[in-house]
Amino acid sequence: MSERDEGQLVGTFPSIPKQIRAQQKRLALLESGRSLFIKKGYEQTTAKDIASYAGVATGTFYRYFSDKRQLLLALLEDKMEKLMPPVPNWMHRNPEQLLASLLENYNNSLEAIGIHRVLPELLPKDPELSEVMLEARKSLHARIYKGLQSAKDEGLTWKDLDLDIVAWTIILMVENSPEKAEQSGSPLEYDEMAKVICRLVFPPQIMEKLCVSKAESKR
Amino acid sequence: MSERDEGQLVGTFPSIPKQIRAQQKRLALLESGRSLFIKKGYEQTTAKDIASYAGVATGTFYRYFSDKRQLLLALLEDKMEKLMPPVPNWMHRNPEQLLASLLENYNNSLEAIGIHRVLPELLPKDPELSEVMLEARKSLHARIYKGLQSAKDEGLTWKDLDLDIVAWTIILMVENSPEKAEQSGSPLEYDEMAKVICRLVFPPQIMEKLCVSKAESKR
Amino acid sequence: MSERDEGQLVGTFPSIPKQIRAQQKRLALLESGRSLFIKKGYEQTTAKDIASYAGVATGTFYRYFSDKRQLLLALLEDKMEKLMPPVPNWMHRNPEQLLASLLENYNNSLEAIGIHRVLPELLPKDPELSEVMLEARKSLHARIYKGLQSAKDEGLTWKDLDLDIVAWTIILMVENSPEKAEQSGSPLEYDEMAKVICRLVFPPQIMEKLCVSKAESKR
Amino acid sequence: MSERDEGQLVGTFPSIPKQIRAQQKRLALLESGRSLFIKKGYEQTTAKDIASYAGVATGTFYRYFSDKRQLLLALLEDKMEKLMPPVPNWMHRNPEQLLASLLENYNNSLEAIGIHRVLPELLPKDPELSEVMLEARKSLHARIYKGLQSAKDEGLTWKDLDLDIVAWTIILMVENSPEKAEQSGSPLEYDEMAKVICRLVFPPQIMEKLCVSKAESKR
DNA sequence: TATGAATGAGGATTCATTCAT
DNA sequence: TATGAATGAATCCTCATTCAT
Repeated sequence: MSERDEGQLVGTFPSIPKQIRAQQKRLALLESGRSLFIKKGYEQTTAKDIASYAGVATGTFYRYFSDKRQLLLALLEDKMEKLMPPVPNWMHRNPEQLLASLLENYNNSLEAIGIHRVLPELLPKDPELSEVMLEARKSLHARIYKGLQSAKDEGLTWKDLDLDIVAWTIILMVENSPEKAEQSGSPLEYDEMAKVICRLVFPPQIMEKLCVSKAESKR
Repeated sequence: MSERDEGQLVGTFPSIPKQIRAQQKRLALLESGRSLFIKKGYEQTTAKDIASYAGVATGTFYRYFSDKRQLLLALLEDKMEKLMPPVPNWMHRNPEQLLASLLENYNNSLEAIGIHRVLPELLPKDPELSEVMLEARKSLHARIYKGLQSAKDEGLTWKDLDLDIVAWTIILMVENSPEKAEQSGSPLEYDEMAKVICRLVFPPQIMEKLCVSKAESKR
Repeated sequence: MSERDEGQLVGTFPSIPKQIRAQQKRLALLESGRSLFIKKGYEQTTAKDIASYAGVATGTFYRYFSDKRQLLLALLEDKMEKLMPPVPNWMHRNPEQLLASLLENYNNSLEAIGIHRVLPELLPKDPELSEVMLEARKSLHARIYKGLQSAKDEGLTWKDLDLDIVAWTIILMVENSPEKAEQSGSPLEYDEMAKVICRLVFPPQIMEKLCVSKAESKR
Repeated sequence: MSERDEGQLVGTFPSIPKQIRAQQKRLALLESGRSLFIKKGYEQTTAKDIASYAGVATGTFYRYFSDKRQLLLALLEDKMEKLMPPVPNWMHRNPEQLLASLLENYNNSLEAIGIHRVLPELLPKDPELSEVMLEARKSLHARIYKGLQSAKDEGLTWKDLDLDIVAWTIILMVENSPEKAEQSGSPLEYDEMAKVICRLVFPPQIMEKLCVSKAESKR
């Protein structure tokens, strides 16, 4: 143990500041947990697995997290906020393009995190976690709902638009698109999805206008 | 339980024949497994749990199933076929009504089974199961696709209808509707969902025609 | 069940007398136990195995035997007596021939029984059984000892013959000869073994005399 | 236990280094297994038993051994080599003395190990183990055979000596002597056994010569 | 603070034995 | 008397968590 530092004389940093090293270890564990959860599922991943994949000892795991579950919650918290897309402004520009990029962005972040895959395994038995996720989803729903609401107020949408169901449909498509991509093998057709969503929201003639005007404004 | 015996009046059999009793026990275990899987998740449910919830001893479980996983597979096989809805014939009658009833039926069966909730927990670690489910989903997709295809061929749909994505969206809505109902607390709005789907598929003027003609034909 | 007897009219034996059938069942179980014990070892053999190999139901086993162990004891008792060879009379005839045939006989009975193979597994944990076996062995030892004793009294043996050790050596050879045969692959060389034993007991000149006189008496 | 530390005076290490402690634990488990196997038989001994008799928790057992069987194999490997006696050189000195001491040595090691008692229980169901033991026995046989062969080549033995059977008889005597001692209650008469064996191998006049010359050479 | 050996509760599974039919 | 399904205690083994170093 001591030899490791022998070469360090004057002028070298005696060590990376403790807090930072600890932080790195914590991150390593988080990342290790994330990737093992995704690879093997939550239950199949043991604390020991996570520790050794992160290159630390079992006991060290418990210095940073009280528990496997807590690591998962930390992962969620860490990443959740990044998953909140902005309220779309449907008048802003060509809505299909807008949606396509929103979809792509959201999907990328989601994929970057990936923990959504283990959630179904846990929700039934962990009401707190369930609550957390439900909140997140509600908040996402609210965001989309709000965007749709203003579009509807502007008279842009189908008159009888059921905001709730459409918002929910959009969320479904977004959340499940990674899986779809996997199964179909083809890269995601974000614009196809966007087209579908637009059709749900805007009558054809409005779509045309929106596109035209946006196209014009681009000039 | 008691209704089951209603038909038995005078001269009832002193005992239910062995095979039937065994079959009942098997079914009790299946049902017990199903309900515990849904309630507590697959991993959290032990063979002992399933047995005692079914009112039998641990060892009895192993007379009927080689293990927990096999019980799950039996559940799937037992029920899978019931989940295949007929290819919808869009010209048959008012498509919204058609869809609403299809949705309701499918949803009822799905709910009656309920195992779809434990699948996400298992798929990552059980490739065989994964395969089974993927096949089921593909077959469902194909069925819907086919229905849409004929509608498109008839010129009933949007000209640029992306059959694949729309079929997939419909599946998503169907599969997730139970969850939605739970979260919103309100009973499922099948007709709202049907309306949304119809909007994805049929241009408004066609919808009108379809509805009118069907309404007329009803007279 | 009932059809089985339908063909029986007047004059046929209504059934084999009950006691005899029961006895047959008992024997079937004994034989089944014996052969499974030999094949798979005592611990590895379950009561159920024994019953089904004997073609009866599990419960039936317990009508005839209180227990796996008791079946084994029954096997031992049943067969033990058959294992007691007569006290050899060394003056009777050519001792090598005498021994060779004794060895062969004993070995054949032992092999026919075969349970000696499971005993080592049980002796440590079953003092009663241990006792039984020890007695049997002592009795065998006594028998051989007695034969040697009279030979020694007649002045036929080495003067300093250690009866105990020689008797014991003989038992060892007898008991282990089946295994030896198995391993060497060759059929047992009973006469070689007999020759060795004779050398242990008789000085060469006596051997010669014995053989000569026996050979003469044969004329 | 305490003698082991005798050399440590002032400044003893506050703790035995990890590897050594682990090794000790492993040895404790081995010893515990050995003694329980002997006392209760292999099947009757559970991993839990072994662990608690060794003063550790159940789980610890599984850190050091993958299961009971592996512990047994380790015992065998650990000790097997110690059981290989040197090829006896019959001309070296008084053969009776030579044999007696060989017997005593071998017997002591065998006794110190003691696992030979559980083997019969396992051999039928564990072909690999069976193989290992068969090899060991063959090697022992070969060793004795070789010694006898050279003696025969020197013309020291009976002309018609059947090397195979005699070697086998010697092995039997050696392997079973502990049991004999137990049953007779008396300490082992190694010299009596040695005398018996010598009688199997050497004609009386040769024995005399050998003894005389050795006695002389001692002067 | 880091380590990883040790712990032991708890899940999966088997099987001797009972008992309703 | 025969059956074989049912029982549940007892085994094997894993893994979350602790703790001495």
